[in-house]
Amino acid sequence: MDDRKLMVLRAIVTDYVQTREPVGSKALVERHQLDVSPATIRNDMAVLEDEGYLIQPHTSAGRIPTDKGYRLFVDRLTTIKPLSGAERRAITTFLAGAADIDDIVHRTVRLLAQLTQQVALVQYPAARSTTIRHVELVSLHPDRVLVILIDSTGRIDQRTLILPVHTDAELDGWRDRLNRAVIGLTPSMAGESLTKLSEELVEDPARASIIIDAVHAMLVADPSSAVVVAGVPNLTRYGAAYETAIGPVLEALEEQVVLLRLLGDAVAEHPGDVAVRIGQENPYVSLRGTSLVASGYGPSEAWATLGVVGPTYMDYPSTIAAVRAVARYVGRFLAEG
Amino acid sequence: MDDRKLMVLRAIVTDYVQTREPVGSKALVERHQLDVSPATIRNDMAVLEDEGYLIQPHTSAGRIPTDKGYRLFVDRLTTIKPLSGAERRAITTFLAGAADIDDIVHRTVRLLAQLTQQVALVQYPAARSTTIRHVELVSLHPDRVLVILIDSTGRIDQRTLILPVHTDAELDGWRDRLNRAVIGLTPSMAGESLTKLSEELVEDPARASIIIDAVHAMLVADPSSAVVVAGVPNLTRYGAAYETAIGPVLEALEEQVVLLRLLGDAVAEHPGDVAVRIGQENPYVSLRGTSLVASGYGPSEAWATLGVVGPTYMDYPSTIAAVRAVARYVGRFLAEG
DNA sequence: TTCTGGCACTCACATGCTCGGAGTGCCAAT
DNA sequence: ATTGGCACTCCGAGCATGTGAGTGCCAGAA
Repeated sequence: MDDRKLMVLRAIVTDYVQTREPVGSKALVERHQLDVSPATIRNDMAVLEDEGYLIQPHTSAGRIPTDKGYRLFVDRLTTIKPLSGAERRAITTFLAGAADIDDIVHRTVRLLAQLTQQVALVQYPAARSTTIRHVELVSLHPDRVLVILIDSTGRIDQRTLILPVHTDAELDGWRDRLNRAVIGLTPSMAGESLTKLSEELVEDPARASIIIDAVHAMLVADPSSAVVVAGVPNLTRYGAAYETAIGPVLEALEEQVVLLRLLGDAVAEHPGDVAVRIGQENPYVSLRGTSLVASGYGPSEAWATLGVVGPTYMDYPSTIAAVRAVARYVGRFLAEG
Repeated sequence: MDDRKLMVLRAIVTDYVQTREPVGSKALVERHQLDVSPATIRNDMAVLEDEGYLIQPHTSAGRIPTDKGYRLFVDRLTTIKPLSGAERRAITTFLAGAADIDDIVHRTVRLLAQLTQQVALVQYPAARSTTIRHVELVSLHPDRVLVILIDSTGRIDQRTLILPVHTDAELDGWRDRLNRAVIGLTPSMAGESLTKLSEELVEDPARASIIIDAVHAMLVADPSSAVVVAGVPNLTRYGAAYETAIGPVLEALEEQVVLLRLLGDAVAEHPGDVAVRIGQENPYVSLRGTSLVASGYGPSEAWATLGVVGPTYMDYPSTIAAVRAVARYVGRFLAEG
């Protein structure tokens, strides 16, 4: 791959991202310091098109990068654009006053949306290797009991169960019994401990199993790893052409499961760095035409993913820089915690 | 207001909602059983236009309803369309397996979006007149403590506070003290009780006030009344014309505060029934062109609002019916629950 | 070999035009 | 009060035209 051809591709990508119009040979030499004639560029562009990095929307039009072109651009041509001072400051001040994990996640997602001017996604940190801190039972109704589980990272899980005609005294008894059985244990150990507990209790085993099963289910359940979204209005910043394709993206954004897999898969391939999925590389057809820039963040015991979704013709250098910076900063923030 | 003119207005609204094209006199008499000639209808339409219920996009085009026209339609002409059997069944099955309040709210908002094919909003039930059930302190970190408040409706509120070098024993002591002070009290009474407690404690008052102030703040804080949104992709169902105006709506949907006021104001004016805000009636300029159909729901001690946002040319009879049905059903579900 | 200038060629797109048709307003007659 | 008739308006589809940006290719220069 010729050195100048790479220059040309880079120039085309940056110009196209800015103008969103096919870029021609003449405009290219004018806007960039390429010390050759348009004709030479034309030859290069023809080659790049043959190799699949560019396409022409129609004969006698300028070139547009293909997904493959963007991929090369991202892999080899990008000099990561450092954040501006204002942006750095925004990151630190934005998170400064965060109170709890909820607050951190919500602030982060809004921050990321604002920095990148795109749709931001932040997954809740999934607490691994936690221990159970407390079990609480609250009588909501003669027949309903709320079970609350608190772990050592401050995560709270809750579930309602149906327990006909219970008394406060009965709940008090269960609360003590459950707490003695699970406090300080990891979820899986707590599960075993509960199994043992249910075997010991012989009186009214049916009733006992209602409660124990519920707590057990909560222990083994996948910690609810929700994804928070912000910056959806930014989708309309990309002009009419993209707006007509907005529907599928909005649909994907409402599907938590899709988002989780999206982030998870992408980050899994690039552990420790920012992952980029461009257009067709994306496993979900409805996200053809969009790119994902994602990264893991957080300390190892509360690790999660975050990222940004936008059209393939996004400004990759800036976006990657922003995602990286936010991931690092939030990670440090969580670690200090 | 002439009886037939009302018929004409109704016919124009229903036709326009279906076709989204200006409706003319001839098409109108053909599609509806109006036993008069097009000329007569023309006269009526001219009058209706004079009175501000209709407008013509241009001189020789059919009429479309104005906001005022929709208003009259909604106020006087609507025979609420009863839900189909399938829809009734959807409502009951959708909510059947709901576990906790979180689950109920999320299922409700998705249900509403699906039934109305529009953007649905559901506010979390704000527990009024509750009593405090439990206060829990969890040490997250040598310097950080998580405070958790549980009330009698099962609502959970949490906040992190900074408490340098604390021990488990110290937290245990505080937990007992706090619980003795607030359990069973309403938030305002609990607040007073805490004030008294802080006066009694003389040893290390600075440290005491860190904890007590935090709990106090949580008690008086407006119960975090979040709004959950679903069905955003439905905004694209309304054709290209509406899609260009989608931006402002998306922005409003990201602003929790705006949504809360929107729902709250609308419902406040029509307590106990479905409220409709049409286009310009809406206080937020960015929601010009959209209508809101909202209703309160839930038992009095856990009352909240829900609703639907869509273009002014929505199908009001069906939407109103759906909102009403869902509000009633979820209300009953919460009351039983 | 690589680059360049020149040249013929190709489309998309804007402009200007016509024309049909849907829809109106008005009026005289019922 | 309603109706049929009629002249009028104006949108939008369809077509022809011209312009310009951009291309591919080739022969000659470096």
